Amino acid sequence: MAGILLVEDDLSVRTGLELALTRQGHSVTAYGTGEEALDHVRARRPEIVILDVMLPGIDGVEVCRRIRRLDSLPIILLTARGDDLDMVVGLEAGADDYVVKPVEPRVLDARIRAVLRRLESASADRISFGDLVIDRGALKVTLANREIHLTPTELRLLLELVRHPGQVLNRRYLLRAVWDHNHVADSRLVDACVQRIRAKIEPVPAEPVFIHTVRGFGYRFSPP
Amino acid sequence: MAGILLVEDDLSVRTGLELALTRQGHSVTAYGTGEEALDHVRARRPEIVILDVMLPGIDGVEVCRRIRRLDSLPIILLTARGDDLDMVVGLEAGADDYVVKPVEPRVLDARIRAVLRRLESASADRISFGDLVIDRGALKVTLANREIHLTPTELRLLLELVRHPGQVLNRRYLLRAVWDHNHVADSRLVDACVQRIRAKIEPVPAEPVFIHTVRGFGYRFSPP
DNA sequence: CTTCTATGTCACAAAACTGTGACCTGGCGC
DNA sequence: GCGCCAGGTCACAGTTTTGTGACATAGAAG
Repeated sequence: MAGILLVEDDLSVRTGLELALTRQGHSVTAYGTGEEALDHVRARRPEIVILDVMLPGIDGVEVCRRIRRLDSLPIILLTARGDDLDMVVGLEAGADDYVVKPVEPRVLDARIRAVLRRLESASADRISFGDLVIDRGALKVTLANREIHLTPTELRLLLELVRHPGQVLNRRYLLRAVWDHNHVADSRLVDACVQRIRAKIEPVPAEPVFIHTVRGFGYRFSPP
Repeated sequence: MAGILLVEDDLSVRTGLELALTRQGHSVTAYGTGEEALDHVRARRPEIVILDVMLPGIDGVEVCRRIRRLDSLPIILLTARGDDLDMVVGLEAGADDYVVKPVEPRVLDARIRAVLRRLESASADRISFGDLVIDRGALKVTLANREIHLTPTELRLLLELVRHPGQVLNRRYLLRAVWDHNHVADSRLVDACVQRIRAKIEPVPAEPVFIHTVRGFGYRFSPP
């Protein structure tokens, strides 16, 4: 685990949490002020930031806003007050979660893991539909663990279809989205491209499992 | 806004929240049992699910797990108890947030918006570095709103560099990651590709703003 | 069954992409 | 300042990709 940045001005709370989180297997760096925290974020990139709202100098909510401007790091706000308004302001500032002190280390740990898990699954670079895995980070597609080579246009078309699972997309839309063609040219372009994709990813191209033809309307991607 | 699925067995709480959320501009569908909720998730795809933990029949946490198995919809758990253990279990089950009843509608609304905003920004298909925007959904790159055409190899290399911002990546690593070349062939391949990318995205290719050369080591992508 | 139309299939030429090797340049140690 | 070497630049040919038009086929309507 890369590193938690803990920002809390109360020394006893800080060392207490630092110790507890370290015990839970996290690697923790702790600071007492917002300025130090911002420097740390700029220099290294912590995996997650736990930020007290009440800080000397720049307050936690403001630090949160500034971090947001730098990066989309997950941020958990920590507050002594149970004030609802506070919470609304904090979440509006871009915090990912909001925990009220005193907090049980076990609970904080659960929330940290929840935020990280959530982010990980949301920003996952790969989408899979049964045997078909589309790795958007590496721009690679695999079918049953065998790598499939798709050309750029084919990949773009597949991604466009996959982006709207279950939806029927018509040819004109696809021409605009994938080819930037505005003219409503009646051509076999989309069909030919779909055919090429099917030839590569469909076990039996004549009975497509992924890309379905909807006669008179267009194509629909739906997982098997 | 597409639709909130509210699951709560207590009729008065349910209608109260339904009314309040509707007033806040959401479109709400409400059910009293987990079974109905699961059916609803399967049939329509709500944008977010708000789920009471105490439900007759299948309890909320279990419903949460089952929804997770179907889809990665955002889920907010709602509980009458303030029990910490409950919360840990809920978050482990894959909930995105956890709110204790009685809850102020304004607060619930804030959390709903926070969860949605978070997910939206996390799954955002575009990363931007100053003027440079990489849209990974459409596989397009724009510089100051002008579209830049990158070839597949160039895009792959750029994505690989961008994936490790601030890190120096050496040629061997890049050859393996982008070209699948295992042989440590000393070639101008990476250099040539970097040059082509620079020619397209750097205002002054001789003084790169995005892709920096680190003599003797490799290349580093760092936002301006 | 017949006809009509939307879609599937295919081959091919034009266009784009890619890797390579040759040569140039500029930073660095001496 | 000199020489060395990592990296920059470039042109080109081999390869891949792409759009097109012609033709085949299958589903729907009558």
